Amino acid sequence: MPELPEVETIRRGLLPHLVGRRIEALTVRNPQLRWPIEPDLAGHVVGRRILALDRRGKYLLLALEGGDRLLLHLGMSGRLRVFPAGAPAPGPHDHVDWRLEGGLCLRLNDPRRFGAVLRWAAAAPGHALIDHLGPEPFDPAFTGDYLYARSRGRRCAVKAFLMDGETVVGCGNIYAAEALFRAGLRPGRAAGSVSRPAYHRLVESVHAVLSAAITQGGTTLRDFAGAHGEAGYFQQDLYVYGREGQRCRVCATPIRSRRIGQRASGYCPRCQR
DNA sequence: CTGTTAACCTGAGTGC
DNA sequence: TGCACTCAGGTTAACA
Repeated sequence: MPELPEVETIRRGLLPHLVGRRIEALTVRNPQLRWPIEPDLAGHVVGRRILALDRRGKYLLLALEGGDRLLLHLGMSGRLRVFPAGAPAPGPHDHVDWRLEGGLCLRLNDPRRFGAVLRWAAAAPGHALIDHLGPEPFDPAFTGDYLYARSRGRRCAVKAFLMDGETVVGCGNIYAAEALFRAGLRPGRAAGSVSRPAYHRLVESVHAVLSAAITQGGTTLRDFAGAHGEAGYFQQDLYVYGREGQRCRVCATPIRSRRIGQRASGYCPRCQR
């Protein structure tokens, strides 16, 4: 479900409701996510105030009083919503509730349970899931020169290279495909064969696609929703993702798709080389 | 080191 | 209706 624009949409929606509020109770109905939720998570978070809500890649980071952080990931199907006092009764896949001051309820729903709720202890210098991540796409370090240098000698597909979190964070299957379209690059091209100018175009395309998607509140294909349940609208702006067989919106050539690393990868055979 | 594949899990959609 | 099958926004672990 969520790539960087969706996670950022959720972060912005949650921000005014969470920051500064104390966690009064934690209910874990099913701890079996990607990794099990630690048995005594409540003992570590209840009574603590939420000091900040940040994002690193597709992870949300809740900074708590006392220095611990909660690391939340939504996997493929996770949703986070905040309800005012009197939240609806929990339904299927409502695995975790945080009850906050004022009766607010932050609820994690995740049918496929690929998501995660992990504690990053104050004393730990880093976290294994965060430490090796590449730059944020809007970090000044994410440049065409960086991609060019990093890709030399690499034979993997440029799309897989772009989706690798150690290259850059936040580009999942939708936005990698869309950025490659805008840069005129075929997803199956060997990363090491892409020129420096093309990587400069790709960085600009990643910026353009991600910022447009954030502005639109993300992409709602089936079930993505923001912190209050609202849909995103970027799906109207997709050029290749999920458009196999339809005509290219630039040149009218039928969009094709092939599988790259287990993922469907749409492209225009005329616009992308 | 690089690259590919299977695995985690549920639900929706399709075709017979 | 029912069954079998494929596919889905992510990421890691286990391989060659």
